[in-house]
Amino acid sequence: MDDFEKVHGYLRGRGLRRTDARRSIVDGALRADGHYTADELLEKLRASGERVSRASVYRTLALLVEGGFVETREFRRGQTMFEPVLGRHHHDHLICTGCGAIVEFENDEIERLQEETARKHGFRLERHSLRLYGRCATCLSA
Amino acid sequence: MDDFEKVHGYLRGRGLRRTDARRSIVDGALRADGHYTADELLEKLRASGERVSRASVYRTLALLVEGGFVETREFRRGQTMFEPVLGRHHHDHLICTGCGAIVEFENDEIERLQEETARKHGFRLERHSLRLYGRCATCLSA
DNA sequence: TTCGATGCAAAATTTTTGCAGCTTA
DNA sequence: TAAGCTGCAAAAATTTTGCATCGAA
Repeated sequence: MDDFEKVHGYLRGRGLRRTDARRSIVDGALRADGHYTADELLEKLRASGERVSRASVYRTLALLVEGGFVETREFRRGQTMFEPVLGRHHHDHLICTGCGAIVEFENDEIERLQEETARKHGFRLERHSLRLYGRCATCLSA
Repeated sequence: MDDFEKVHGYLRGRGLRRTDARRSIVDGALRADGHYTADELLEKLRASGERVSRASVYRTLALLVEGGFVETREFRRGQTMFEPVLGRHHHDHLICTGCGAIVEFENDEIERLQEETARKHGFRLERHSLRLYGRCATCLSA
């Protein structure tokens, strides 16, 4: 079962319907590599000939986030970015404050310490958001 | 020199003026314990008789963030929260997805690994944002 | 046939900005 | 007096919602 089947299975299980708009938005949202805003996704879909509304893009992205297929990131204030995570490795982000470049990284030790910290405070950890801001090598040498 | 002197010194150094509105906003912004939105700060100031505009609250908070006296947090989408950090220990946050409780924590080992990670990718780390989301003990037992 | 879904436009939120008048240095 | 500041209201920018219509099951 591929990712798309999995998502549509999830939606069906919740009594939601398989429509053209939904299908193309899910497709675009999962297929995109990297991060995108709701508006960027809308533009991309329209550019490839899909006829969907902005409202449906927001509504469908919300469903995908709820289902855990897509995650939101707030790299910059007031602009939610989305990123597909289904079948991909969990990772966090380094953001360059100079050029805006975004680098993904994984660090199991940090993950472990987060778990430990949550437990120590009586929390059952569900998810986390870790962003490191700084200057990238290119900006530093410029 | 107390915190307020420090901030006003910083502002003076940048050729900015000491006005009534600025003084009361700086005061409210630094004195608040915990996190607040721009609007909450505005309400608090007005409740205590200060006559300031929403625009000035936003403008002054931006100055304080630039100066490193206040930091922004995005616990929930689309709502920037501010927190004074002058003279306080750096810390990160655990957020309960049930009741919204916010718990502060410090973990030097995580800090160290963040530095190391940034360096490994050629970044000079400037700041970071770490939020752990989960269920707190109270919500778990309810 | 019944609900859920869609598109559109209006509304809601949060933050920023233009501007005329006021204040500080 | 010059350069900042302020408040207000309008503008921006992003996301949500009401509603009539459409379409999937």
